[in-house]
Amino acid sequence: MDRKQKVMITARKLFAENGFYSTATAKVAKEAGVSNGILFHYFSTKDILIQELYNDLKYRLFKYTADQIYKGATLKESIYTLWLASLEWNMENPEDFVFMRQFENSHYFNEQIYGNHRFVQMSLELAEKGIDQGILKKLPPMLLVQTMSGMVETSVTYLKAHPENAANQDFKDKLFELAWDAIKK
Amino acid sequence: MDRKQKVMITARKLFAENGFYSTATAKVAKEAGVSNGILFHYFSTKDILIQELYNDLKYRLFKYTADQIYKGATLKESIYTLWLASLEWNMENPEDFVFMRQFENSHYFNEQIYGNHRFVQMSLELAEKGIDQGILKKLPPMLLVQTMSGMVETSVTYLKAHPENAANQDFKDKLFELAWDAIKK
Amino acid sequence: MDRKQKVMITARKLFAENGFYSTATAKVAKEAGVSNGILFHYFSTKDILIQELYNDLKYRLFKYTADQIYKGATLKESIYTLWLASLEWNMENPEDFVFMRQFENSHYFNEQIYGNHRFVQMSLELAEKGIDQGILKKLPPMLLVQTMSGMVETSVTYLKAHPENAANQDFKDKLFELAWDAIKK
Amino acid sequence: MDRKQKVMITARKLFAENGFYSTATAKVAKEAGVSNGILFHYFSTKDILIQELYNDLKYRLFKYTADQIYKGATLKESIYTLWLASLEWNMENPEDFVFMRQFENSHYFNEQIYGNHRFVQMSLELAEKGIDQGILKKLPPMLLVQTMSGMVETSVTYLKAHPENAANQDFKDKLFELAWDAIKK
DNA sequence: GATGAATGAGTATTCATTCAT
DNA sequence: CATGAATGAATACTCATTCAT
Repeated sequence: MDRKQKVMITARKLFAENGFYSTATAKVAKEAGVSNGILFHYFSTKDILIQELYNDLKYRLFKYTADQIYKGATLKESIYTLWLASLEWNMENPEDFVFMRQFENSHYFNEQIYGNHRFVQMSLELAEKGIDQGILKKLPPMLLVQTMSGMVETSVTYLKAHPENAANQDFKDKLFELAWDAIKK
Repeated sequence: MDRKQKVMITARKLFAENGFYSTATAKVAKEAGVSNGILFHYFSTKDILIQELYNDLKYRLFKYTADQIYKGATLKESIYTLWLASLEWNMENPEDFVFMRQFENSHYFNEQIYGNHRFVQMSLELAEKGIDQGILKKLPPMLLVQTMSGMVETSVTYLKAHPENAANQDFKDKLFELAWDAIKK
Repeated sequence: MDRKQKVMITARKLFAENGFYSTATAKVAKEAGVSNGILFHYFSTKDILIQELYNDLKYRLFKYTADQIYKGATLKESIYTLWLASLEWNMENPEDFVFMRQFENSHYFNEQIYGNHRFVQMSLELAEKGIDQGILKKLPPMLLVQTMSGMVETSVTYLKAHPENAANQDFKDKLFELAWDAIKK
Repeated sequence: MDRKQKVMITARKLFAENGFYSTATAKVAKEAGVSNGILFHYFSTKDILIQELYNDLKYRLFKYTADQIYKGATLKESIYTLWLASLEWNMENPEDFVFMRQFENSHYFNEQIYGNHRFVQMSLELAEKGIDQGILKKLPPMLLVQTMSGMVETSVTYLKAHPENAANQDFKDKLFELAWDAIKK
């Protein structure tokens, strides 16, 4: 694995554990087993490292979820698939989940940045289709998307605090119902 | 106004503007017009200042919302009142909103801390009643509460990015519908 | 002696020995026997420390030389006194001499900054008088002042490289002749 | 042009603009369009690059000025020619002028190094002849040479701050008079 | 010769916290 | 209580130099 990769992986881990403000670049480099200076060869500032980490995260989430939606599915099926895949991805990548929430609640973030990611664009398309077909509430698509995202986050947070439910498919279906009832017409 | 108050008000403002990590205690003291040292007389560490700020925020939110729920109301009315009051409070106190999200997504925070606040306890009671009365979904009350809170946050975030809707009562009612449909049976 | 003084004295010494670029602020603080941080309490940046050092130097040179010019002197006597006092001050304050030359040949420096110092203003007044009285060449006063200063520097540099002449009053008189012949009509 | 040349030209430019301490070798290499590593193939350390730059400068100055002194000239004519050629060379090579002053006021420099350059040796010979012929003051030749050099520097500095005089031959003659009167018997 | 990634010691500056007054 | 000078560890970032390719 190359050094840039090593830095990203280590940074993600340490940032999730202690927050990016409390994690020194030197510590990232050391734990990644690379020299102090090379970090700045790949990421010219710490901020850029943070942003690249976020972009990468959103892209991996996109790949993971997009791969699971199959062509012939109904809209509800697609939304369910997207919801479930998101939930699972966040459960399986806890460092990403923590880092993402931190990032999205920091001054690095705004709706514009959010909208640039393919994951969000894909979600918006589904929302628009659902509105057109009269299945979803007639509201701004971005609002529906953010609602769904918020509910995934709430679900993940809840499952982490109550892990006894995490493997229970019935419970997950109820979690989806919460979200679906919110947006469906 | 006493010095402690001044510090809290200034800290809230600066923390919201630049995040608590990027705001030096010395800057808070200076902008509050008090000496560097006195800050640590009232708050023995910066962390304690941050936590007190959060506790205070949650208490003010509780007071503001609790005052508006009247005795004879139906459960849905009460929940609506709580939801609307929360939304308005967050819109009217943008520094608190930013600070709260930052805090709740930091390592300072967990569900235990969350559950200690009277605002949350009040919300839990409403949720439990709703479940008992068969009005709300039969799910853990804490999950319903977090769902509602998450939807308030989504709504506030959306209204801030699209302020043209902020004064529109119709739109707000639709926002409530999103939340209500999620939790209602 | 207070800490600010200690820092200035130590900085002057180390800057003269190794140049200001090669002298770390931490080294100045350490050798001055003060903490690392306090240096920046008194001088918000290293640059400001450097500039204050220069201003202070020019002011001490002014005081030292101005004190020696007596009222009743002829113009040539006054210029001689100024020249000799400058020479002696530079010989007796070798750290200042080295620091000054370094500063005046760095990007910190230009004619405007130069002209702001009372030492220079005093020199300009003498030059103007000399021109008016027809004793000095009819040239821009600033040019005459810079010529004199340049010749003092040349003299000091020469005496340092050939210290056997430093105590020789005859030789010093010849050095003054060089300078005087240049500017006299 | 070969790589070594490119490095020297770029280094001279950047060193003049920002000083050699503030100019990274990597920046020199980049702006010269060569690789980081090759710089150290030609100049084993940054210090050596700086010194070679100075030696080269002094040699170019020597060539430029020596070429203009013609055999049959009187001593005063030769000195005038040398003075004028030096002045012009410095005016036409502003990067060299800035770099030279910086170098000569740094710890890299001393009288010994100075005396090694052919430009200085040539100047010394003229000074010695002038003393022998009873035209110049009976003072150490090195002192006369440094006086002349100092006056050229003063003149160039003055002309740069007051460029309206730079093309005025009359003014230049007066500048020469300043210098000549200083050293002539 | 030529490249440019890699090293790691070094630097200015910041900041929570302490403490003499 | 109140001040603000003082501390010193911590941090992002730089840079001369090396070296595998």
